[in-house]
Amino acid sequence: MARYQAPRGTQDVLPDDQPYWQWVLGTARDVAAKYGFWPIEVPVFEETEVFVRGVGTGTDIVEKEMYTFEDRGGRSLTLRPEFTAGIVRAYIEHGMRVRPQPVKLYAIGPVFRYEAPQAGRYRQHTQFSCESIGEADPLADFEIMSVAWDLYTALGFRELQFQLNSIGCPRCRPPYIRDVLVPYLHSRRDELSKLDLERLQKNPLRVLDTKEPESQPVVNEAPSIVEHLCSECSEHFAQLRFYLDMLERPYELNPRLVRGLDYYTRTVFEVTAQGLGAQNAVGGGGRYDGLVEVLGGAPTPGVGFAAGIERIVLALKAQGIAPPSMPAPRVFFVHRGRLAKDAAVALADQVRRRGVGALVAFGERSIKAQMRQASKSGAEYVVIIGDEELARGEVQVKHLETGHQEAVVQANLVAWLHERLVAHPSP
RNA sequence: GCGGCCAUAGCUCAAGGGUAGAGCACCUGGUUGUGGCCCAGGAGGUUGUGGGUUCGAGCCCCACUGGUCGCCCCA
Repeated sequence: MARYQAPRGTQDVLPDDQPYWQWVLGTARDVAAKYGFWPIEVPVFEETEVFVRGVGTGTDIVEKEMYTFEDRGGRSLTLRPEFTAGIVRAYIEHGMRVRPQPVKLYAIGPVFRYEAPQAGRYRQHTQFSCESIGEADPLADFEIMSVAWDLYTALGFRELQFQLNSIGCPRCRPPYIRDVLVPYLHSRRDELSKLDLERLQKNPLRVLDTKEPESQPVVNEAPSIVEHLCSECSEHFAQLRFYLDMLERPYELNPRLVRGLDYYTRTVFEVTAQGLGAQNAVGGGGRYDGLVEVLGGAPTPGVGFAAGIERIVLALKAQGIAPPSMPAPRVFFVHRGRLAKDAAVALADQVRRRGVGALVAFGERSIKAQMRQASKSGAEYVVIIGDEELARGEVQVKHLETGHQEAVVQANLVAWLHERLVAHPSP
């Protein structure tokens, strides 16, 4: 056992997993670009206040999951537990309201939450976060959901499910909770679990997404917030669903979907995939019309979503979806003798300059050993150079798959390989 | 933070309280300069860490660390 191991809840993404990662990240970038989202980099840590105010004091994230520390200058800093608050901070700080609205940004990188690790749940995980700031049109909500949809479908997911709900705005949500939900839950409190009774006191809305078996009947029959939205929220929700229906994006209305971050208004949605156990959400998001103002900017609407890369990779594996293979050197140089090795090094350099990956065997091992290495490297062609070839100014080139081998004049080697591997590659 | 299960070679796993093994993977060979298959050999472990019981612990007990499943919450 190694003396040191990766800290609890963190992991190394090893070379074997990189085809999955590169594929998922590349697809995410491609999809975002297709919708006009631009990349942004924001700090891995922010002033603690950004998250406390942005994410919300009542949330689990702020209450017990943040990596907060004091730097040597006495500042309280926090490793980002999510992207949205930091991106909105950057939007405000750099006066992006003067740009054409909405400002559409995406970021990819690690986020940190101090949680009990489980499969698909890490203390450091990687998010793809997509934000559309400055537009209230439900079309912006639809666009965000489309990015999510396109990403997951491009990756070939089956059994994808979108859960959709609207949780209203500061005008209609509080009256619903106070006058409708709480009285209802109180009237059936005997049927609620102990845990849900606590939630009823602390955050009644959260009772709706309980997993407690005994509470299910009560929650299933609870009055839906969608029935109590104000006219603006109701119209917004209807328009979003119109777009979803028009373009046949499958979704399921889930009046019990609420989310754990305070900043959400109106639209909330989650994407779930099979094969992940309890952590079945591969992405989620919603509208956050109050967030910019909370962080000190002018009242500005916004909507976004985040996807967890680790969970996507787990779901891909669970569904048996294989990533495309990654590019590897396609030519392997085998040599015998000091002069031949030098010639191989020089030839490989020329091959690479023409854009073809090439490897040269290290050391002075036997031809057999070098051939074995060539085979394992995944290269398509082996170039063999020895005294005889050197004397004739040639090399032997062997195609590993067919076993066919022929002599090629050294001076023509680069063009010969380029012709077969780049210009007219055979499938 | 709470509860269950688990921890032996790089990986997957064996080893009735009595000297730690196999398969795969890795390296090297199998006559002069040719891969995959096959054969042979080699390297690789303070049995997660620290205590305890015992003549003797990979095995029994305790604690810690980490993983895993569920709760909580989310990506």
